[in-house]
Amino acid sequence: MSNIYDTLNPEQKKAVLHDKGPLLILAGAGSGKTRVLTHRIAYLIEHRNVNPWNILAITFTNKAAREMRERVDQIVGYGSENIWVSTFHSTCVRILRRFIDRIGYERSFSIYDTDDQKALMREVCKYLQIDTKRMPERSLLSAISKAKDELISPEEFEKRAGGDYNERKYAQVYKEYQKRLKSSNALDFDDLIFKTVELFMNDKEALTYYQNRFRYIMVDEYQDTNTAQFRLIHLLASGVNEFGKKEYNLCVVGDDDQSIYKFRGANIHNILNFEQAFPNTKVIKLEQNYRSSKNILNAANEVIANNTKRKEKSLWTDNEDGDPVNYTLFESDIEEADIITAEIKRTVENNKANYNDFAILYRTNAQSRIFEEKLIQRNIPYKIIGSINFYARKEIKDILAYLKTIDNGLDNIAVKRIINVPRRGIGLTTIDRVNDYALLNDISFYEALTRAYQIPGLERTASKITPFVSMIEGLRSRLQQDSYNLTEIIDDILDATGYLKEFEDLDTEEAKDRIANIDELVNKLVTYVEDTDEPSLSGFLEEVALVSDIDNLDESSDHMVLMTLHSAKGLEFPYVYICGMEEGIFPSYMSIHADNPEEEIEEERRLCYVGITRAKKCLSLSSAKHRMLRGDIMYNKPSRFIHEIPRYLMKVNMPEANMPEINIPATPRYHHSQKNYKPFATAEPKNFAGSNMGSLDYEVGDSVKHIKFGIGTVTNIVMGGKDYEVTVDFPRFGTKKLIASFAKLTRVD
DNA sequence: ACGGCCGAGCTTTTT
DNA sequence: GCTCGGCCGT
Repeated sequence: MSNIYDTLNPEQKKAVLHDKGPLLILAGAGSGKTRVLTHRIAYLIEHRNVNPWNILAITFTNKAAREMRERVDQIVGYGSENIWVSTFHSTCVRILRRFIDRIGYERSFSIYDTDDQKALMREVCKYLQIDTKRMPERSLLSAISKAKDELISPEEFEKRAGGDYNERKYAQVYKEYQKRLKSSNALDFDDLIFKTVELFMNDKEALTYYQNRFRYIMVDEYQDTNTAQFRLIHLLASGVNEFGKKEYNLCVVGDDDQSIYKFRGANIHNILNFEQAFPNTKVIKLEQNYRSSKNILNAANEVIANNTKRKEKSLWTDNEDGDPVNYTLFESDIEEADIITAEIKRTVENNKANYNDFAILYRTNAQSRIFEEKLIQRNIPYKIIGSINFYARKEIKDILAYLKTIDNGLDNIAVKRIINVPRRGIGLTTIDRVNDYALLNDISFYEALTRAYQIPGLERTASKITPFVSMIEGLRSRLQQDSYNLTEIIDDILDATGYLKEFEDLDTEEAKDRIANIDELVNKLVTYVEDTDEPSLSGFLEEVALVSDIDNLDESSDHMVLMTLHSAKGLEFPYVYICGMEEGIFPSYMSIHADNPEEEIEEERRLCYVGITRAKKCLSLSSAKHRMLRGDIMYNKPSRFIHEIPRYLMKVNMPEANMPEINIPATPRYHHSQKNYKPFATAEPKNFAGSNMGSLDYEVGDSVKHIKFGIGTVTNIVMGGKDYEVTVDFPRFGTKKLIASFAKLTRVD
């Protein structure tokens, strides 16, 4: 009789059948770890009589959670809906929604995203008179985030600061920031973990409740956990069984070679020292890769072998050799984007693949722009993941701020965001006055608004505030009615505020985009209401706060995807292009020039390993001899990672379109400073007339049209530091020197 | 109060 | 190159 476990290889099987006690699965890329996790869950339920209710599976992204949920549902016969499959953050939110009142917050807390954090930090800095030139908000925020990742409280931070002036200032800011979060009844992302740990440390009852509930815990991507997350898991897994004994039924899956989130506080020691933290850990290595061709996997192995600090392992595969890894050195970033998109289009049109078989990966989001241009030109369907989160768009944030205001009047940042959106004639002076009054009387900003008439100095503007308050109250009371359909709330807000009207009157492309986005938000609300047992406004806001772009990756429609290497973790594609393989781009300038370059470069190399191992069938790497970055041209050497792949695994291609060579310095160097480096600003400016370098669609001798000067003749084109300087003779206005990107000249025939 | 303009800073990665 | 915040002028 065959069963589902027969399809597993011996190591996978060992992991699945492991009984009790801590289990560390070191799973190489593509070794079927999700399969092992889901089968293990099924095994526990079916053969060990574990109640599904007692199982918790934690992932990092909603997408991973959703996938695991689906697969668990497929193989677990009965009761799979009682298994908790969720991300760290949503797990914590669920716990906190139930128990956070025990540590002094209200259960209707808001979740602040990066934008909200920045807004709050600005207020804090203003209040504490911090010189944000010397201490930028973002470094304050990142220090606080780091502290929270390490479970360092404001008090502890202050203690550690000692006499150091800067550190004390940071401590003061951290304290005030936290105080204001609390009075807004809000948590930031890091708080979600931090406060859950705090809850468990302070409330035995809550801890015991969850320890009893989660008898079996699985953690995916364990190498990316930070100290707070480790602590959380440790607490949860330290429950005792019916004999009063700790079992540590904790199963973690990870790959130290794929640890790429150190900057976010991920602590590699969590995986490297797991066996010390949990005695009697059983360790199982999954080393057979089922995803990639031999050539691709070998390339990955060769690259990662250059790292020193890693658990020794060797991935192998039974798959075919496959094609060699492609490498192309392009002339420029433009050529790179142009030729790669052309190649993709050709492959699809020759019926060799679909668009959703392709991914373009890059180190930084900024690199997506040029690809996007070319994809539009070529009419290739695509989706860019992560450049701007849907929920970070202005119009969406505005609507969400209304929803938050209705849901949690304590959320000061939300109220302040929309108090004058759309314009109500309530300006900064008024807001400051209300704010002062709120602080003085220890009430929320919204509460202060309701007493507008009592606030000194607001005689005139109070009449503008009260309609706002009654509008919010009106929406609130409507929401409370039993017959109210939650899906209507956004429309009601739009009606009550006239928010849409502003855009409709504008009638520009941008306004249309924004309206479409708002429609999309309404769709998401409708979907939420339909898919949820007991839909609520807070429930919707929570879901919205915790999704990232990658979660919305839709595999059903035929488009290719573009994303950063980080976002690509956990995904796989038949065809993968990794672009911008250049020193200074990848590995990044920051890592090369860090205080501890060795360590930082190793992290970059792991990122490279992650990228390479996304590819199943065909991997193409590329670099450009020069590219535009922040308006400057940079010359970069091909990445060291290219040199780490042995020549016999690679096919080095020549770009098909041969652009004429232009003034490439003999030794390509990486140039960071924009100020000191002007590649073409020599004593004698080089004349590029006739060269096809760059993207001007006119050259010397052409007639061009200028918006103000009319039609004229181009007499010279010069490359300045950042831009083309074009000289044009206008019959009516004389000779003008114009900056190409600014003047927007168009060729006329 | 508000719109428009200018300069600074940014870009490494994100739940 | 872009975006955001601050400043200025109405």
